[in-house]
Amino acid sequence: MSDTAQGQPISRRERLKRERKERILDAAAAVFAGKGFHQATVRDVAELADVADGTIYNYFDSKFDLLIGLLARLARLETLPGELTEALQSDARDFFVAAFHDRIERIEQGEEMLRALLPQVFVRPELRERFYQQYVQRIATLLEQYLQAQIELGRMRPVNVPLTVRMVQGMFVGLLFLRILGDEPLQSGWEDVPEALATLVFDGLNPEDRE
Amino acid sequence: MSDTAQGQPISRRERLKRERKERILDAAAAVFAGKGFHQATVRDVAELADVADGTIYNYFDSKFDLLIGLLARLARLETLPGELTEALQSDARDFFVAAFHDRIERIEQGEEMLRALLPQVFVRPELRERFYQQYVQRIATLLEQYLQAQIELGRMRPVNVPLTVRMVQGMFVGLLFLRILGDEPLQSGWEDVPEALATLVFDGLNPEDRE
Amino acid sequence: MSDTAQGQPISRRERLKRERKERILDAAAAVFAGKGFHQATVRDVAELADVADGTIYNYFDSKFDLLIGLLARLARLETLPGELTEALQSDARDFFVAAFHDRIERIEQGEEMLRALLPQVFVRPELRERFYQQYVQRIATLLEQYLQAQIELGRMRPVNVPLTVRMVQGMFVGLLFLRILGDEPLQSGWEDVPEALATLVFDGLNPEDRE
Amino acid sequence: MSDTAQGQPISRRERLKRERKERILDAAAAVFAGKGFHQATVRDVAELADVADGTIYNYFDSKFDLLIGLLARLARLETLPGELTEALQSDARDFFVAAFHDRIERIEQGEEMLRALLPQVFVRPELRERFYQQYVQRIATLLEQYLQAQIELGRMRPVNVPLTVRMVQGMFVGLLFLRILGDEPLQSGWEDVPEALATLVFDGLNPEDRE
DNA sequence: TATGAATGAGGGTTCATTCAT
DNA sequence: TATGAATGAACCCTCATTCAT
Repeated sequence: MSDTAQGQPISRRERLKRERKERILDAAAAVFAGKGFHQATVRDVAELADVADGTIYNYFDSKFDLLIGLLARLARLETLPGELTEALQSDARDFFVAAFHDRIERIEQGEEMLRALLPQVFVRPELRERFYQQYVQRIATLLEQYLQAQIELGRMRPVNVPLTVRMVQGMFVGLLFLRILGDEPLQSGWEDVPEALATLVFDGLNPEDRE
Repeated sequence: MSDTAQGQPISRRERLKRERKERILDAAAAVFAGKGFHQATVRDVAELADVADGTIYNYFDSKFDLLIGLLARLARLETLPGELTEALQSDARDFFVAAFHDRIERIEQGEEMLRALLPQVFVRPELRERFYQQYVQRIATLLEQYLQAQIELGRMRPVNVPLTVRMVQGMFVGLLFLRILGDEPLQSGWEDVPEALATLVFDGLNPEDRE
Repeated sequence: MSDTAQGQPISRRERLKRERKERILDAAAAVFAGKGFHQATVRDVAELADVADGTIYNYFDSKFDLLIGLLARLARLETLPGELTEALQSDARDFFVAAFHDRIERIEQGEEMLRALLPQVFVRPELRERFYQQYVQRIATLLEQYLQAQIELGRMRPVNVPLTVRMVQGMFVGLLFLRILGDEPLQSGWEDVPEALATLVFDGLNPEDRE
Repeated sequence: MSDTAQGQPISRRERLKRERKERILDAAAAVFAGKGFHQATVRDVAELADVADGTIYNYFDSKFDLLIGLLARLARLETLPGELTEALQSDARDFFVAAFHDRIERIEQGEEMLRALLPQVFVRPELRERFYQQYVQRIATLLEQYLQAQIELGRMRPVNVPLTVRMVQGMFVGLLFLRILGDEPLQSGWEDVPEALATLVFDGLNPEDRE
C-alpha cells in the first residue's frame, strides 16, 4: 500500500540517505585533500557536509572508513574496458592518444580524491591493498593483454611487457604527483600531455620496420 | 683522514653528537617508513635510536623537523651533475642507461626515507616546496638543458621538452610508488628496469633519420 | 476477573500498551543485569524488546527511569505481611523457616532485576532512597514489631532488636551478593539455605531456658 | 657508584612516584565512591589528586585499571590469618567478638573503597573474579577450617559448614550495604554491632549440651 | 647534555535524547 | 503512536613537548 510502484521503492527516505552519504564523501575528499587526513578533524568534515559530528558515524564506521568510501567511489569512475576492446582494431597510436586523454581527464576529476587518498595509501596496508587491486592491478592486466596482442600482430616492438606496462602506469601516477607538487610547466602544459605522452611512449613501441 | 685534518677540535664530543643525530634520523626513517609519520610516536623513534624522548629535542625542534632532517639527508645522496656533464659527450643511449641505473639504485637506497617522506610531502606545504626544489626542479632543469642540447645537435627527435622531462621524472616517482604498493612483477624485474626504461624512453626520442 | 470488571474501555489498545511496557521492562532487566546499566545502551534494550529506540521514550522519561520502573515492579513482588501476621501465632521457628523459604524464592525470582538495580542503588541517591524505603525499611519495621512481640512473650531471647533485624536482612542481601559473585558452595547448596539459616539465626534467638 | 647505599636505592624519585600513585588512588576512591564510577570522570580524579589528566595514565592503564588498583590496595588491608590461628585456642566466643570487631573496623576503613568498587564488581567479570578470590574465597576457606575444627572439638553445634560460613560472610557485606543505604538504626548502633553479631551468631552455634 | 615524568590540549567516538515523518 | 536518523555534548585517552633533576 505504501509502495505499490515497487520499481523505485522507499524513494524519499532512501534517496535522502544516499545524497547525504555523497555529501559527506564530498566533504571528506575536500577536507582531506586540503589539510591531509590527520590534520583534518571529523568535525571539519561534518561542518563542510553540514551535518552533526555524530551523523557521520551513521554512514561510516570510523574516520578511516571515509577513506575506504572514497576509494570505492573512485573505483566507480573507472570503466575504459569498453573502449579498450573496441579500440583494439583501430590504429594503435590513435587509441593511445584517446586512452591517455581519458586517463588524464580522470586524474583531473579524481584529483581531489586522490590527494586525499594517496598519502594514506602509502601508510595503511589495508588501503594499500585495496588501492592496488582496484586501481592498479586490474588496469595492468588489461594493458598487458593489449600490449601482448599488439606485439604478436607485429604492430609493436617486442618489449618486456610487464615492466613496460608498469612504466606507463607509473608515469600517470608520477605526473599526478608532480601536479600536486605544483610544478608550473606541467600545469600550464597539461592539455598537451596526451600528445606528448603518445609521442614519447608510442613511438618507442613502434616496430623497427615502421620507418 | 677526514677527522685529523679538520682543525682538531671536532673530536669525541662533536663526533658523538653527529653520530647520535644520524642515529636518530636512521630511527626516524625506519619508524616513519614502517608506520607512517602520524602513526609513529616520538617515543617510537627515541626507543629505536636508544635515546630518551627528550633527547630528540636537543637535536631537532619538533617531530616535524625530523622530516626536514630526512629531506636534507636525502639531498646529500644527490650528485649526478658531475657524471651528467661529462657524459654529455658520449653516446646518448649509453648515457641514459647509466643514468637510469644510477637513479634506480638511489631509489633503492633512499626508499625507506622516501616512504617516510612522501606521504607528508603531499600534505605539508613547507615540505612540498623544499622537496620540489631540492629533488625535482634542480634535476628537471638539468635534464631540460641536456635534452634541448641533444635536440639541437640533431641527436634526438624534437619534442616538447618540459613535458617530456616531467614524464621521465614522473616515471621514477611512479615506479617507486608501484614498488611501495608491493607490485610483484616490478619487484621481481627490478634489475631489468633500466634497460626497459631506456628502450621505452630513448628509442622514442630518436630522430627518425637514425635508422 | 481483573480485566472484565474494570469498566470495559481498557480493551485492546490499553492492553497492548501495558504489554509493551512490560516487554520493555523485561528487556531492561535482562540487558542491565547482563552488562550493567552503563554498559547497556538504550538501543540494546529497544532491540531486545523489539521496538524502536524512540518508542521507549513514549513509556519512560529517560534511561534512568527504566530503573525506577524496575524498582516499582520489584515492589509488586513483595507481600508477606499477610502470612506474617497470621503466622504470628504459630511456632516461631516454623514461621521463620517458612518466611526464609519465601524470601529465598523471591530472591531467585527477582535476581535479574536486582542485578540490574543494585549497582545503581549504590550510586544514585534517588534510587537509593526509594529502594531503602520500599525494600528495606518497610520489612524492617515489620520484623522489629514481630521480634519485639516474641521477646515480650518470652519466646525469644532479649536482644538488640533493631540491630538484629538489620543483620537478618543484611544476610539476605549478602547471600544474594555472594550468589552473584558466583560462589560455588552457595549455588549448589541453595535449597538448604532456609534450614541452615533458621538453625543459625533462630537457635541463637532462643531463650536459654527453652532447652 | 650512584647508589652505594643499596638498602633504599633511588629513594627520592622512587618515593615520589609511589606517593603520587597513592594520591591518585585516594582520589579515585573518593571520587568513585561519591558519584559512582561512570558518573566520575578521569578529570575529576586528576583534579582531586592534583595532577594532570595524562599523568594518571603514567600510573594506570585505563580508568578501569584504577579499580583494579583499589582492589589490590584493599587486599593489602587484609590480614586476620595471624590472629585467627593463634586465637584458635582461646574461648570461641571471645574470639568471635574480637574477629567481628576487626571486620567491622576494616569495613569502616575500607568503606570508601568498597563503595567505589562494589557497584562495578557486580558488573565487570574481571573485577568480580578478582574480588571473589581475594576477598571472599580466601576468608571463606579459613572460616570453614576453623568452624570444622570447633565442631570436631565439640565446641560448636554441628551445622552445614559451607553455608553457615557464607551466611556470616554475607552478613558483613549486607551490613555494609545497609550502611551505604543510610539506614539510621544501623549507623547509630554501629559500635554495638560486634556484640549483637556475636550474640546472634555464636549462641546459635552452641552445642546443645552447653546449658 | 641526557633523562623521562608531567603536562594538557585535542580529537575520535559513543549514545541518550529529540523530532520529522 | 511508532519509527529510526540526526543531533551534539561529553569523555577517555594519546602523545608532542617541556623541564626539573
